[in-house]
Amino acid sequence: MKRNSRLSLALHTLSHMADDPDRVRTSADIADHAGTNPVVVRRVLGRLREAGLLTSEKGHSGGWKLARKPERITLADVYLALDESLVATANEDSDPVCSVEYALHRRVSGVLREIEQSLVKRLGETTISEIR
Amino acid sequence: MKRNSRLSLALHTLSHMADDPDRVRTSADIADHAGTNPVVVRRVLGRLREAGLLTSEKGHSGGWKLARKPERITLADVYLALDESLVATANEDSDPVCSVEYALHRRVSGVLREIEQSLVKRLGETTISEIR
DNA sequence: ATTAATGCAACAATGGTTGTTACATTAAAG
DNA sequence: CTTTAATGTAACAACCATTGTTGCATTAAT
Repeated sequence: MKRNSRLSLALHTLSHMADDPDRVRTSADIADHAGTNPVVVRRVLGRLREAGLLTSEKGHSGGWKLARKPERITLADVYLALDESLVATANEDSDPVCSVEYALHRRVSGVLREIEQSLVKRLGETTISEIR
Repeated sequence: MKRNSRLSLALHTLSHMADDPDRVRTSADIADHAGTNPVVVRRVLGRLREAGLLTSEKGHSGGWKLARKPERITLADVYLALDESLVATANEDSDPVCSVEYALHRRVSGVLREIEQSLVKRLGETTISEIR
């Protein structure tokens, strides 16, 4: 696996789950299919659970399952759950050299945030059951 | 500087240049304003030059300048010049475990490519002179 | 000839991500 | 009640991309 693997892994897994929503899957199963490690899977799916997209059960015969119908989980849900922020840069805590420079900074950041928002909007138009 | 600094630095610089398109700026000047290093600036701006967005002159009184009017440089031009690929993952050269898995891989990749395209389309709707 | 710029290579430092091991906890199964 | 099989989590190593930095060749104006 390479870059952006969190989003890729998440979509991969969810899309797979959408094919048979009631089946419970272990992180080991999922890791096998995705070609990675169970701990990595739990790490990523843990975030999706925090966001209410998945449920997990501990103990014998435990595992992972969709928390709602696949038609009601959008790519935006996934993206936001992972807290990716692909476009917008984090806070730039560089010292504001001069006020003009600071204003320019703010303008650029504003544009990037705007772009990020339009990305999320686009992601909201597709559900995991529509991955074709 | 942190993550995504290439795109951020590029937009910052171009937006600044758009305010006075005929002025020639040195990488040292730009680096000062952006709070980074001249070599880093040359690295990033070099890509923009390759894409035909900027020109540079060597030697005494050389420097950087916009290659065309700021109204004719879109954020998509910048994004593509930097070869960012924020959304779409690079090729996943993992061994196709089984054919079903391979097909799923392709579907996910396809969706991500689609999202990436819509991002570029959105970026194409704003020019560097419109950074507000 | 001097000065001041880009171009580029090489390398260190940093930081984020992934992979891995280990172990505590939990719950079903026998 | 013991065993088995799962998640949850911490800790750490390995990897890799990015950034910062130094040094120097090249180029062009003065």
